[in-house]
Amino acid sequence: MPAHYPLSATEEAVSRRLGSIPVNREALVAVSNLHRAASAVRQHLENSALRAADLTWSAFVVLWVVWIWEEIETRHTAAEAGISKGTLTGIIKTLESRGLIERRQHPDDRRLALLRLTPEGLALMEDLFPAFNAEEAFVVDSLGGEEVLHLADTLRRIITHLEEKGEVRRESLRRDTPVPPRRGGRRRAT
Amino acid sequence: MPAHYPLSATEEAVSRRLGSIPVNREALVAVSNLHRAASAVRQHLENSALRAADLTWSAFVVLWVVWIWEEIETRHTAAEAGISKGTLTGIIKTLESRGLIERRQHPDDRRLALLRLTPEGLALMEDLFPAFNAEEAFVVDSLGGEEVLHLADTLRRIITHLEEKGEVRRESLRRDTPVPPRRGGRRRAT
DNA sequence: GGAAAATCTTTTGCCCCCGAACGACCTGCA
DNA sequence: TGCAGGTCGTTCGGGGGCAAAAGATTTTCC
Repeated sequence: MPAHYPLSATEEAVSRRLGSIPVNREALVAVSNLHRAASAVRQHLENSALRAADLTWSAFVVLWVVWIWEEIETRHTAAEAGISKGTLTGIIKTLESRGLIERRQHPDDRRLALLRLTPEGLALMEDLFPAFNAEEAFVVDSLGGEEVLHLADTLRRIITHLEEKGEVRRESLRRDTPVPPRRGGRRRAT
Repeated sequence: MPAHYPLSATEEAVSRRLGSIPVNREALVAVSNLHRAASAVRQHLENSALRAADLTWSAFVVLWVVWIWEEIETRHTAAEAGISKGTLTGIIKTLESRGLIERRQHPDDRRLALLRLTPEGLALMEDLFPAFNAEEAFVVDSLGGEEVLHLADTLRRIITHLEEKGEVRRESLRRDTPVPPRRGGRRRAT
């Protein structure tokens, strides 16, 4: 999905509009490209390797995590997959109904739930993963080997930085200007 | 949202599971980090700068595009924002109801719709953008100036590569194994 | 031993996201 | 001039996404 306007025209429009406003342009472009790239990559993987199995990106990521760990608690699955627990509940429901994943209660702590792949799920992943990985390789095809490593490392530093300093930063911003909580969330029972 | 298991443990689990399967590990890590980074960045921006205005990421991106171009057709807005036209319809509805955006018919072609910011929308963006950009800067804080430029360039190459070669690639995969279309989409009327 | 606090999963409400179908509109060609 | 074929925005169905509330269970502390 190419953007409609050439990059040069966009640059020009941005300059016209932001003329008097000081901007960190490098950060702007980096963040913008980060999201464009992530969504283009996701789109490609969903429309190539994942299409044959009729899986969404998120469903695949969950299957991958459970596959790798053989048996894993749902809370850890959510953390590893990078989604909230509430979201995970829905995905599990779908994967369970398709017979790819199984849930059982933790023997010692009944609050916990454990996940593992069914034999069908296992067979699917063994078949699907190589195709998926081949598309991941295609995605970074235009980069040199060195550059792929460097990219991964740069991104990892961004992730770590936000994990370590993000909360403090947001906290201090909130001290300056108290802000309303994000909308949404369950309504209190009447 | 740090992952639960240390990276080293994950690496080990992956090795155990994929022992016999050949893997392009560099591509795997790069793609994985790309998505983790994009979602961490988005999360940070939504919970810092965008929180005060009660805007989601997508709503902000749409406002940004319309702001930059002053007046723009909806189809171009969707392309620039990187979302489908169906998604855009919903976001516009929200922004219109909040009085931030206006829609009018194209004078020469009644199929087209034109978007522009209301005075309130304009005031909001002039106020919000500097704060947003400051958080973009924070996000890449841990990188050197050179590295930010290099990151943007690397990501741009991935985007371009997928725009130019992605369709052909998916096409040729489909020739090998015909696949069902993605689920979802409106049902044909009875 | 029992109530309060902590911890987990699920539910709920609001939003985003895509793609196919649809109706309104425009255009080219017979 | 009239209609076939294309384009546009919207609608609709199926899913994902979060935060807060709720319900179930375990732990802590008197």
